Amino acid sequence: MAKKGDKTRTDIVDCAKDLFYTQGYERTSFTDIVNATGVYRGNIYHYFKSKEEILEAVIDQRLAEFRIVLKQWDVRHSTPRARLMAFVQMIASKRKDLTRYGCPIGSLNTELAKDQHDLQQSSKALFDLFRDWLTAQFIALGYAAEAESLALHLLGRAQGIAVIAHVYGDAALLQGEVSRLEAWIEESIVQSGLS
Amino acid sequence: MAKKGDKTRTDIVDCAKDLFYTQGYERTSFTDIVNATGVYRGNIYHYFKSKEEILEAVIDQRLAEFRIVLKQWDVRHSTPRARLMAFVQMIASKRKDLTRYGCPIGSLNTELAKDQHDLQQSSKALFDLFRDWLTAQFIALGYAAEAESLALHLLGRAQGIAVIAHVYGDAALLQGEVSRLEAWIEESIVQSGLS
DNA sequence: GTCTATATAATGATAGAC
DNA sequence: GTCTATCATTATATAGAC
Repeated sequence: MAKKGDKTRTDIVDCAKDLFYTQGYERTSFTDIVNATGVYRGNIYHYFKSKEEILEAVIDQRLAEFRIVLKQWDVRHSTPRARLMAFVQMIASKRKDLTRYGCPIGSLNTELAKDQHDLQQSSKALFDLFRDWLTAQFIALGYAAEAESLALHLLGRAQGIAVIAHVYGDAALLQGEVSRLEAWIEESIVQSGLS
Repeated sequence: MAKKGDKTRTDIVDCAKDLFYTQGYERTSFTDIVNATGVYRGNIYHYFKSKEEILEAVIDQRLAEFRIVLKQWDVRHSTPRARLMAFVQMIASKRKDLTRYGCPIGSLNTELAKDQHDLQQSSKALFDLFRDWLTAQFIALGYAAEAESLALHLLGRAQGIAVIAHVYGDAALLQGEVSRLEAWIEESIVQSGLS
């Protein structure tokens, strides 16, 4: 099923995803992508008509990957409590990359949202994905109208942890903040009366 | 006392500060600075030998400005509680810029910390400034060993709020998160036994 | 210290032979 | 679909007359 061109295309997206994350979108040049992939310059333009289009493909891939992760959590964990904890545990498990390069979603959005960048609309979808999933968990906890606000609070807490851990390159700091976040979730569950 | 050249230099730093904040450092070109200041190309190089050097001057100015703010808070507010509230209130009062361009400290650090950028060492000092001041407040509340951890927690919460409000361009969201943060400070003060 | 002209390298993007 | 050569533009940075 997988054609030849598909592999090249996938290689480009994989490499670009990594470079955009570790260096930032703006700082990553076309030449960087050429060198990292080994794909010839003109050839990349055969698959994507611009650097922006590569970024869109990268965002689409991240969206697809995260949708799979969320689906796995839904299958693996039956309670909203366990699902929220899975979200927080992801932060802990990714602590190495988070401290070195920041959050792949947050740092990209922060870069693109400057001065109404067009592409930010696409990258915002990554936040929407988690916001909606988290909202569903809080609704399951009985929060109803408050649910989205709690979801955004949790997302924000996660972002804050990533920013500070990134700036200070401190994984232990991240771990400590993750513990606080777990405690907050426990409190929220107690308050919901669904403990 | 203020010489002619000082004004030109100040103009360059002021404009660059604004551009780096609203557009990001990487996305801001030398030409952008030339156009915004009206200072001739070669003339800018008379004051700064590189774009990086302009950024260092911008960071130094931000440091100086924030030191003044912190000093004012020290004078104006006599209790650590009031000082911490002043910090949180700053977020609320800057909500318009924060939702449009993100946090000037956080977004700059996020950009520069990618892949060990040299300049991040300078921008990190902006975080250190607030971290140390906040730590002093928590020490005054009797937290001692925990103080720095609480300071970084508070800084992280502030960063998370800025990221989410920026991504969603939502000032009301920011306001709601600020309220949560105020509640958290109240709790911390109660727990410290110094209420 | 002011201003013009230009150097030099890098950028994203194309054209077109194979 | 592969590969080379190159375009046009923009980037940061300099040289040097005034």
